[in-house]
Amino acid sequence: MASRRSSRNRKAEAVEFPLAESSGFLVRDANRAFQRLLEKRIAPYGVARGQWYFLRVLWNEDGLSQRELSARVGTMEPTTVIALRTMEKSGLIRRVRSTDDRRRSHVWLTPKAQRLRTELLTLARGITDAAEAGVTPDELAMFRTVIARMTANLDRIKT
Amino acid sequence: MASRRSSRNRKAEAVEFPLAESSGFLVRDANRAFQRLLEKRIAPYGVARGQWYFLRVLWNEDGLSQRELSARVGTMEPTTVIALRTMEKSGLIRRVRSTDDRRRSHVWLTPKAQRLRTELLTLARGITDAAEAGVTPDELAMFRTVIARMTANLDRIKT
DNA sequence: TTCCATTACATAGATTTCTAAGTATTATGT
DNA sequence: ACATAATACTTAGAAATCTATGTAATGGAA
Repeated sequence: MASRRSSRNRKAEAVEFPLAESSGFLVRDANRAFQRLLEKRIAPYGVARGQWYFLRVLWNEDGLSQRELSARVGTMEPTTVIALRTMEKSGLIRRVRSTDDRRRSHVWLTPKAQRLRTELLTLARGITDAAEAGVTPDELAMFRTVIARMTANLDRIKT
Repeated sequence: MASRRSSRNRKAEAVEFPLAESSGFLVRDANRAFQRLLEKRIAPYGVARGQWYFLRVLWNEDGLSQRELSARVGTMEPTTVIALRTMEKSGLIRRVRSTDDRRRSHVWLTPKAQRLRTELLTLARGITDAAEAGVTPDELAMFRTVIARMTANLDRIKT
């Protein structure tokens, strides 16, 4: 069987792109694995998945405006609004209008949320450690570099 | 200032876990970058993000049952039901009850969906190539190994 | 054969996320 | 000073995803 192909019959060639070679698919799978475990582990503390990343940021930088929070967490602003509304209802944060600029709302953790910090960060570290089992420090460093580069590459593309 | 700490005051120690060191956060960022670009690019073809992964699997293995599809794609069955309903409405698939076992529905691509295969796989490859720009083949191979290992590590954990 | 467990899919309701468009406040240019 | 633009947040509506539960068909054991 000749495997020679002319440009004439290119349309007949089967394009292949196995899922195992797709970085996007691999990243999606990993993301879901992380999220599913995280969700299970934080639920007993009354913290939902959508609230997690906001807590994560606020534990380091309390009192950010909603826009700053959106940027740090990487979500669109309406998503932030919805998450914060839930978090305010469940007593994790307060929103305080700025007196300087009354358009701005600053978000502050309640004592309840502050008390969760140590335990939940330790929990998060535990999940990460479990994920990284059997990965050498060198491999891990390279992994971080590569995935950050991919994100940056994609973020640069507008259309 | 002595930085010595006894076990007595461990609670006072500030637990830290910078986002840049969290594989989960890095994976989440990358996933969103992939999804956002993919969504933009496939929308002109009338294909939504939620439908993409089902097409991706069916282009390789047509006629799977819904349960098999869920397993391949990695979504829960209700998610599959919703995606397939939309896909059937927009003429991408047909669902055919098995005569052998009337509980089962097999999913078949329409000619319309089959015609999209080459163009959309090429498009997907383009996104992946863009993401992987500046990453060497060795780094890429290691990246795939590491992220697959993380997913497997996490999937093994039940609680 | 008949009952009960299993299997395959569907429904219900909640959550998280997006885009598009709206409202209130502040800054800027003439 | 006033009109216009920019900024900060909100609302509305759609889509994708999950858990929990329901329904119909099949299979197996007494």
